[in-house]
Amino acid sequence: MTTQNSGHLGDTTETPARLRRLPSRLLSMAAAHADRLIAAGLAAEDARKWHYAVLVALDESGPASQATLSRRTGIYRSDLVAVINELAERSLVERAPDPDDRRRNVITLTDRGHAHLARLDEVLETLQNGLLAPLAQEERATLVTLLTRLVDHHSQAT
Amino acid sequence: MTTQNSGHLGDTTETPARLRRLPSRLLSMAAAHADRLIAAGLAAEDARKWHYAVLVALDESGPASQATLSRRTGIYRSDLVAVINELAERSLVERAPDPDDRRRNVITLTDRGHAHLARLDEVLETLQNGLLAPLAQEERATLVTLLTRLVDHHSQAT
DNA sequence: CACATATCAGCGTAACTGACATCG
DNA sequence: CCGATGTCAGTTACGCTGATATGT
Repeated sequence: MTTQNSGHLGDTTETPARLRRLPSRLLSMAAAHADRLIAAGLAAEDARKWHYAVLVALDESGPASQATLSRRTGIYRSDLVAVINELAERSLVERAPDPDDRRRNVITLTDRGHAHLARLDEVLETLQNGLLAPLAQEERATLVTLLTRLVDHHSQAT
Repeated sequence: MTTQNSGHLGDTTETPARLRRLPSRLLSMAAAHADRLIAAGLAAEDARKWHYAVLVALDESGPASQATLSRRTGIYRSDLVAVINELAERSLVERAPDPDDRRRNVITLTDRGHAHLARLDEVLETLQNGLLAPLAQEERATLVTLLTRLVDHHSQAT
């Protein structure tokens, strides 16, 4: 027989109840799973979640400098550089120096960027539904409400 | 005036609604915040969350090999090595070769480990309360239920 | 031989810090 | 001089893969 247990060791394979019930752990696991789902779905469109965040920010509030985009999306301005590079490579945004303030780059959504964003909106809608599949509609709303309260409460404390 | 906006740029600093409402994003942000809270609280006890996971696993199901602990906690076998090293350095666990199967190490909780775990249980209780502070008791239970459903559903699909 | 175990080395991403040159 | 901006370098942690030596 392969690898028989010697008997004096607890060989339980299940996660202890104390761990399973920890809210912080549940949050981590749910978030990790959500991230994998979203990342995989977006990768199929040659996109990542930061791409989406930037495109949405540009779409909702118009052209902006990288520093402004950083504030709108929560992406660090140092990391934003690479994201804008990728979006520009794909011709989804344009990066041009701001004539009125030569420190700045003005980032603008292109037509292709608009189209791509529309596509990503659809994809994300589907992905979110997949993620929340085990919950009824009302429960989904409840979850969103509770999470929003948590997030708001602690970003306010900042 | 410092850094005045030239006027043709949307300088809104707020996160777009489409992003704020995304369930996957809410999960990520809530989890990130939870992680910071827990990590900081445990650091004050010279511990990390994986320490707690291993100690709990040992406490609930008894001495085990590293492979078994990996299965119980979800920590990868390769990463577990370092965790056990840290716990052993602090004399919270003992690592001894298993005489009945010489591939294995038997990891055992020491008395200090037990005491430390008791302390961590208290600390975590407090931290979870802090994390869930913005929610009423009933809402906390609801959140845990919903998250558990999400996590279970997708770990079952594995 | 196939499989399990412990270990090490390494990768990709996310979140974050520090420094720097440029410009207002 | 102070502060904002874009950029680069680098750190830490995490989740995960691959290889290897040893043993069943």
